[in-house]
Amino acid sequence: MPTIYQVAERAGVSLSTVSRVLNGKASVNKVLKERVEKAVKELNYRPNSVARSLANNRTDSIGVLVPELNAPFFGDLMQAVESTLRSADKHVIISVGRNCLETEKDAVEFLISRNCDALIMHAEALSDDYLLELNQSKLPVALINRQVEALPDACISLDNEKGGYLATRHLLELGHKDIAYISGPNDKCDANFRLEGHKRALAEAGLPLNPELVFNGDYSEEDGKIGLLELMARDVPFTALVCANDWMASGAISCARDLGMSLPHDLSIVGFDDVVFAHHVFPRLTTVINPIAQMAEMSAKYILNKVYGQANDVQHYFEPSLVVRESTIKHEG
Amino acid sequence: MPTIYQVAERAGVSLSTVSRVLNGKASVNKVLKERVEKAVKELNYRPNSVARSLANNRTDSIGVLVPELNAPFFGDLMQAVESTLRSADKHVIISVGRNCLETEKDAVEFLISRNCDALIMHAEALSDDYLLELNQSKLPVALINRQVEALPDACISLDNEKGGYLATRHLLELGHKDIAYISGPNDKCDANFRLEGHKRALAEAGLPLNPELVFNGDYSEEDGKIGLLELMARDVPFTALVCANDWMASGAISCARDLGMSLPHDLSIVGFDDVVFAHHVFPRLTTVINPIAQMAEMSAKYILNKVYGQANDVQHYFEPSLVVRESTIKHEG
DNA sequence: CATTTTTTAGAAAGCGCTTTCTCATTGTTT
DNA sequence: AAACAATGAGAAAGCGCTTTCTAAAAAATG
Repeated sequence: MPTIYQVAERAGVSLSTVSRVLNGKASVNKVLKERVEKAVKELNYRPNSVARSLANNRTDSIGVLVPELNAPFFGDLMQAVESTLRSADKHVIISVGRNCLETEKDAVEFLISRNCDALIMHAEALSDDYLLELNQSKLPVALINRQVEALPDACISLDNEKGGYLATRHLLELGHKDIAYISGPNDKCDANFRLEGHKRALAEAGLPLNPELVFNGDYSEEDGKIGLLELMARDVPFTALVCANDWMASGAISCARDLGMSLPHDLSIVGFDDVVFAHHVFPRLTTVINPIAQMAEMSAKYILNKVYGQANDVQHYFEPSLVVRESTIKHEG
Repeated sequence: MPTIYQVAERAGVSLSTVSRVLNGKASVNKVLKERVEKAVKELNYRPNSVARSLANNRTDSIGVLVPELNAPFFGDLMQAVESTLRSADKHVIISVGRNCLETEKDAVEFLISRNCDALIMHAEALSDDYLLELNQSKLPVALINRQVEALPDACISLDNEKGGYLATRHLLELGHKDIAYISGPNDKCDANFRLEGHKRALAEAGLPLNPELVFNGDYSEEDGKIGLLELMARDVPFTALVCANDWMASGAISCARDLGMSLPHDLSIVGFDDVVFAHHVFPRLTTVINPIAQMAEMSAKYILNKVYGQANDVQHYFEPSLVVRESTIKHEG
């Protein structure tokens, strides 16, 4: 590997001049510049990024923390972040947090020890205070799917309330009146907002919320099954079901089928997120589209602005929308 | 951020001594050692990984190249690689190749410019020669799902032929005699091996291969649909279908349903890979399990051995197995 | 006890780059 | 043509660490 010295020697200039040509910050005599460029080409010189990082205290790397890598949702997120950052010649260091406080902290420590210039996180367990402190300790942070009061700029989030509202209103419009709801864990604010939206839609239609028709799940496929079973056991009739994410919807669907129900006639089901398999389930799932890829891209752009002086437009708040497929049908009655 | 100098000063020793304590390579007087450790703790000192990398010409980072991030298969791969490497305190730099020669080369260049210590790749477009050259140019490489003659050690691969064989034999055992096949692109050797396995199973059962029952797809969901349509148009009856991956199987399934067929009665379908949505489709897909997570883990361990002197057992060849779900059924006839 | 061998600590030289500081060269102004 | 301001190039310091080299102290040997 040639170094900047060899380039300087071959071009017959000092290494400062080579550096200037390479970085294009200061002006350099045209002749010398060409000589340097020639030497660079001839030696096939590539600057050593480590040395560069040491000298200018910047690694051009962004740490990304996600709960897991092998879920479609986070795959979409990663894909968007990687491609946005990559096209700005930054690189992504990934780290997984498994939705657990200890692991998330570890992961962040790890990324810090790697001298990342910034962090993009989908952190579920870390406290607001921790994130705040992190951001203040000189390490800029972008937060996906999270609202931290003290860091409004850093947050990129979805109007979950509206999503919940859209799901339920859709069912209402189809004539359903008895709508069950399987929610996400109530320590997650997105889950709470989605439920709020459901309530608002109901209220708007002048319908009361029957607590018997709400099951508190944990976003897992398994809890979709359990939830449906439990709801049916409560013996309050319902003709439609909103699930706070697609995994639970999928669980509910297969459970319903195992129960011998015919979908969507016996039960209309709406999911949330529109992950990749939403159209693989049968019947294809009507669901709320979570624009995670755009949100992820935005988080990357925010960092590009904040740390590398770019000037992208960044949108902090995203609106979900509904995609109607075959898992919901008009209520006849 | 405190530096090693401050630690040395506070401990009243030279920075060489601090370095020795930190790296534990040379022996250090117990008293001094304790003083250093105390100073480290008091200052909350963390070595600067960039400076360290520059000094010892090692970044503790491994570049990972995958075709895409937002597909379950590669999510599984990444997850396994990341966790294996992370527990050895190495970090993962990801880069996507989109299954395209140019992009893959770019991605590799990018990873090289980042001074990765090694590369783990699921490269589809890069030529054997290129990979060979890469590996020889001092940058160790691990190859997932690929067989490069000249680099037997670096390859971690699956017995695709056996997978194809298992799929077809399963159908044969269920009494099917007319078995169609939607293959992957024939410039990919895994696709070819899978097809070979299909042929062997047929031959073993004394059945001829009818070329009319083979459709050449490209692994996409869309080609699953197109393939089924095309096969049916050829008017050679078949009661079962093997698809060279789950995406095509899923496409075929929804197409069959759109055609009004009742699955699995009218058509038994087998997939390949067992990606996450294989049990979301309806009927749940009988498929060949591709142990991609284990393979990925193995590739990471191989690198850990090769570059960082660890001594893990590494297995280079993996066997697929069949998981029978509800998309296949006995042929009555 | 003198001498050799082994341990152990510090000084200093890198690793490959960026950047400030200095000074020479050119161009501009009166 | 003299005085000044720009401009551009090189020298050198520094980023924070590892590691070799050297030398002193400790231990082992005769």
